[in-house]
Amino acid sequence: MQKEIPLTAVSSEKAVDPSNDKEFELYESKFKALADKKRLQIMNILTQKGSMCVCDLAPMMNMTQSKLSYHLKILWDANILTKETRGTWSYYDINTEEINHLLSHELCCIFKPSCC
Amino acid sequence: MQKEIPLTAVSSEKAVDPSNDKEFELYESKFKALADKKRLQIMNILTQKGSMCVCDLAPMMNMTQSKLSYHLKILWDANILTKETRGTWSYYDINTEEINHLLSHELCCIFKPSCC
DNA sequence: TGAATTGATCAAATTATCTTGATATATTAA
DNA sequence: TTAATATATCAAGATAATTTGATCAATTCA
Repeated sequence: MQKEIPLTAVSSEKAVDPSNDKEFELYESKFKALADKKRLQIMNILTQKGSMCVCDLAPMMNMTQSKLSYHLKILWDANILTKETRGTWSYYDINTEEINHLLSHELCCIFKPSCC
Repeated sequence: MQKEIPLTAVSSEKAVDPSNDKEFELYESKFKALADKKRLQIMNILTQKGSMCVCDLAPMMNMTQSKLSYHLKILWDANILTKETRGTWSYYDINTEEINHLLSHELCCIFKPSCC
């Protein structure tokens, strides 16, 4: 039974192509952002209602401000949401371009404005 | 600052539509399966090489059998991989239909056989 | 100006996921 | 039939993600 050994010690035949490594890391982070029911609900609301500030989204999500900001940051960091600050308000919205790049047309219908 | 309260106590205006709840849970589980670099690498190898047994995949992934089986099960549970048992071997492969349903055409090129 | 609101962030507690080594069952090969 | 191989699964420990309540800075409103 083989133990894990450093990539450098593995023949080039056997090793996973390291050129894709950064790409996989990128998609890992994006799918991690999508891998949460609450965050999918946030996306769905923004898809239907459009740009929204935290204080309006919080009661719709039935979430405390702190928790909601935590989840919004994860989606924003993954470039799945855009954010626009006006005064003391932060308006978040779906980043349609990113969604289109990631998800199938079918899923776009759930998470992308004016798709279907 | 609003505390979280049970959905039943929230007006229908404010509450998240519960009819989508099961759907979001489903996608959550699928994106969770995708949200791991090692699992994306597994998918990429299967995309390129086609159906493969655990004992052939293990050295390519530079992973112990136990760990690899753990990750394969997660992908299989999410219906992202198919599994065919022949004797004592288990052959895993990409479930192209599911991948197409989830991911954009661009991503299919990375994770879907003969796409681009 | 002073009080209230908005939203980001922090630390601690909780919960979920991943890794590891061991074991068990089934099958194949000698 | 015995030994070796293939794979799944388990329990324990290690890591990572989430929740909670508090605090802070920057507005906005009265």
